[in-house]
Amino acid sequence: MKEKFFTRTLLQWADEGNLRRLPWKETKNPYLIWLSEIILQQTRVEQGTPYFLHFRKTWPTLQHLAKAKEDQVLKAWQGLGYYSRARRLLACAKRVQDEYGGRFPREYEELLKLPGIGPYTAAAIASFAFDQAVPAIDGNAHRLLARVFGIDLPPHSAEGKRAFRQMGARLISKERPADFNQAVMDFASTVCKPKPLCENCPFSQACTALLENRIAELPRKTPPKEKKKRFFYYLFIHLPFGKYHPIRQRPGGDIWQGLWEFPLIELPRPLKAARQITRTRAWKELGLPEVAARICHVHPPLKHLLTHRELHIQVLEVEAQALPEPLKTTCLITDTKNLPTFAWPKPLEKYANRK
DNA sequence: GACACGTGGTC
DNA sequence: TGACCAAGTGT
Repeated sequence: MKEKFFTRTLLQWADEGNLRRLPWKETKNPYLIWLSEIILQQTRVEQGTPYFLHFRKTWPTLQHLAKAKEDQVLKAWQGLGYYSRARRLLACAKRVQDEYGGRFPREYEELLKLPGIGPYTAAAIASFAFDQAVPAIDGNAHRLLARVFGIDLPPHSAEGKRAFRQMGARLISKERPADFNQAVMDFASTVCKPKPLCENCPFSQACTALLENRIAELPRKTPPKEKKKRFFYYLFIHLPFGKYHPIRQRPGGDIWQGLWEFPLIELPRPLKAARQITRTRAWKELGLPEVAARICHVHPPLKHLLTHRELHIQVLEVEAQALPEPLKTTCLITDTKNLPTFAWPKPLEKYANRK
């Protein structure tokens, strides 16, 4: 397929009213565009949108955000995942404030130097906010370009990155770079989806993947790496003098770094399996106090423990001997209504409100 | 280059 | 239920 045809057809598709109307598309404000791009990294639009609105309301400008405390930002990020994005968001805001006088740089290469801004995000900001003709190559672009032009390279390999970037650079409209980049993403996410709607596709007469019946093979996927499961058993310790519960801050070098959570025991396998070896030497080698077997119901989802009041009492009774050393020394006491940033996949309230 | 980093939706 | 994946970046 000719590049000119692709670009013209795609922009025509955009002009037919097919671009998605989203809160961060109504503006050329670099701060809001940057904010949306960070939030949307590896994140679905539906999931990220409420966070974007909340951030925009809480910190309407870069100057507001640059003055925020890290725990405030993490708290607002709670539930979104990839929390390093939140830290880099704040770090980037401070850098732009201090080193660029509060204005984002316009150049791709300059944007790339900022924390949390990689090749995709730098291109997105440069094009959406500053109309620079830099192709924004994300997962959507990989899918669309790989299929239409038959790019048979793993998108994340060095060779693949080069090929997609070069193709994007050849395709991008110099007159309408922002519309082009947006159209690539919106077309790929509404038509050229993982399971594409080829009958509605203006490229179907010329699409390499469709003509060669290779839709399923393009873009090339890297074999999924095996994910290790981990088994966390949280202790929701109910103290007698009010609605207070011990929590602690997670250490560095692991998931949920620096976030807050209930004290936990991590096991190498699900507790149900662990219980089967209760009487064996292996059980003792786990370093688990016997009481851990009794709190076997204390595990996520949290709704379990919130609805089993008696379990709290059991845990409390054995606390002195049962808890691992670090727990006894680092527990803080806090009201659950006033928690700092939490490591839970959802804000605590979402669990606590269940009955 | 491989890997870690989160969460929620889909089939 | 589990595998897959969705607007990537940093180490």
